[in-house]
Amino acid sequence: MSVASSKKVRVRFAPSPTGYLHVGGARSALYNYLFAKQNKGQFILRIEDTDEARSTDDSLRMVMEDLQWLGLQWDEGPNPKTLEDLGNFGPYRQSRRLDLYKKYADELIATGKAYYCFMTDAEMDVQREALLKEGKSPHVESPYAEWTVEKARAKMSEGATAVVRFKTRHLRKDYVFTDLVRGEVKFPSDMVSDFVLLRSGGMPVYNFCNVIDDHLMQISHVLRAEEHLPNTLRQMMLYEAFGWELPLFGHMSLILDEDRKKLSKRKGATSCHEFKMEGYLPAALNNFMALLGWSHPEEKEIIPMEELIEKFSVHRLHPSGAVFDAVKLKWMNSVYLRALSDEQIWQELKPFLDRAHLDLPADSAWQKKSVSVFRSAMETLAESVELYRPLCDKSFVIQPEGEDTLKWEQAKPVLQAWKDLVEQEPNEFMTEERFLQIQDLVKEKSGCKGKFLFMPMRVAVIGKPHGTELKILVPLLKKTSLIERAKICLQKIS
RNA sequence: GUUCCCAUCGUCUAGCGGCCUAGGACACCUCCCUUUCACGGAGGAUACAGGGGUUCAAAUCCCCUUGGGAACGCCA
Repeated sequence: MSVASSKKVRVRFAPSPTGYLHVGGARSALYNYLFAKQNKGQFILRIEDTDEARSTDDSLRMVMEDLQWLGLQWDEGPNPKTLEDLGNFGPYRQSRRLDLYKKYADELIATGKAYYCFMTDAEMDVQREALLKEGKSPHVESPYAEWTVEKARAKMSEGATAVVRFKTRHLRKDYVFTDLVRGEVKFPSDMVSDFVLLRSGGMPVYNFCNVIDDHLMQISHVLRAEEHLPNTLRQMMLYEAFGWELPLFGHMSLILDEDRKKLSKRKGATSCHEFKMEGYLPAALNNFMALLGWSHPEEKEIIPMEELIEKFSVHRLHPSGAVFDAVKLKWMNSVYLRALSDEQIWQELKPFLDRAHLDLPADSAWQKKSVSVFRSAMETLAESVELYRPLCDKSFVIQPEGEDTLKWEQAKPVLQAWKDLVEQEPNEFMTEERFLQIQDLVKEKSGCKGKFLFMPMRVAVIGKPHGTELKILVPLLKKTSLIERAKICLQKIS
């Protein structure tokens, strides 16, 4: 099977804007983007917004924002700011191409390849159930298929509403095409019945717009998810009816949830936006998605974007569904995170810390130092919030388990010794070594050791007896903060 | 129900007839490092769905069974 097309490479990602970008869609976009870049072709963003009930401009902006966050910039499509068309094959929003679809539908009606159908939902339901009972496919068999256009128009002039259906009953043969990832696929024509082209309101339907747009936009390769495989038959029928050349199709595997069902919005994080908010790096998400159904020729796992573009190949697309393993994504994110410098990590972290209203020192030396001690403890940016929270004075509160610890008779001498020693410190911050020395001094002065030493001290610093090591936390806290916290605890005791 | 697609460790996968007593990655287990954890390092356990063929030789090709998924819409 050959990927080579006589046409120059033009691929598209065609989402319907109904919310944030889903990871399934994001992966489709990624693969199309990689393929376009590798072949010096065009990556087109086309908006399939013919479902008026669900499509909104807000959603469109969200999808574009997610795409841009991932770095998958399109060569043609709506301008992300103004929504105006960018490119010579527009409009790129199907809702702006309605006249075009109408024109082609009229052409099919005129040549007898499509017809007006007046069936009601109730009539179709009856038919469907009857067929299902007989063990047949629940196909519509419209009695209006052989009506003349004149007769139909007359009925419409009396106020009847009609959909336009494509006539399939004469097409008795197998439709065969070579899928880029699955090889030869054969569909019997009776797999579908007369399908709708134009809804009663005149709005076109997916399978119809898709064919017209892919043809008019000179799309060379259609790389889309496997759920569209059965649609290919309808589309082939349409290409045939118009006498147009077929693009090359490649249907990639579905992304599944842990129950091996198509990943749906109902379960866990499935949109790019959610991953962004949870603190995943776009590079990590891209890398991870690329590996869901595709593999590097040398089995590499950590693959930067440039290499993805260079090594991507439809031949290495895996045909079976892939379960979305959030744990592995997290690991991959940690790899990308740890590859960053302390400064870079701080920059990434800052929005998360700000959003959690943690006010931390603005001093860059402190920031770098804090990242250097926490960097190996987090896998996502959002996890940094709980790591940094104990460092923020405002969030210091004595937890219930901390209060229990303060009731111990050893608590008072430990805290008193700790506060006195810290007060004698000359510097704003103490080093880890100095802290360890002071800890020994506290032990000496209070006569307490083991958990009776460590736990009260920890409460004096973070408000609870368990948590991050003190030798890491204390050097990041100002002397004044340490004293203030110790005082709060001491007050609690007396 | 019908049609189509799919089938290697728990998960993502390598494998395109001999290099496979099946390799890598995540997760898991053990040990080392670390006076906790994490990071890091060294090991370990775990898979060709089943049955028939074809072949000197099958995880790889063919058929059947089973299992899973998707589609069958005036959603895309």
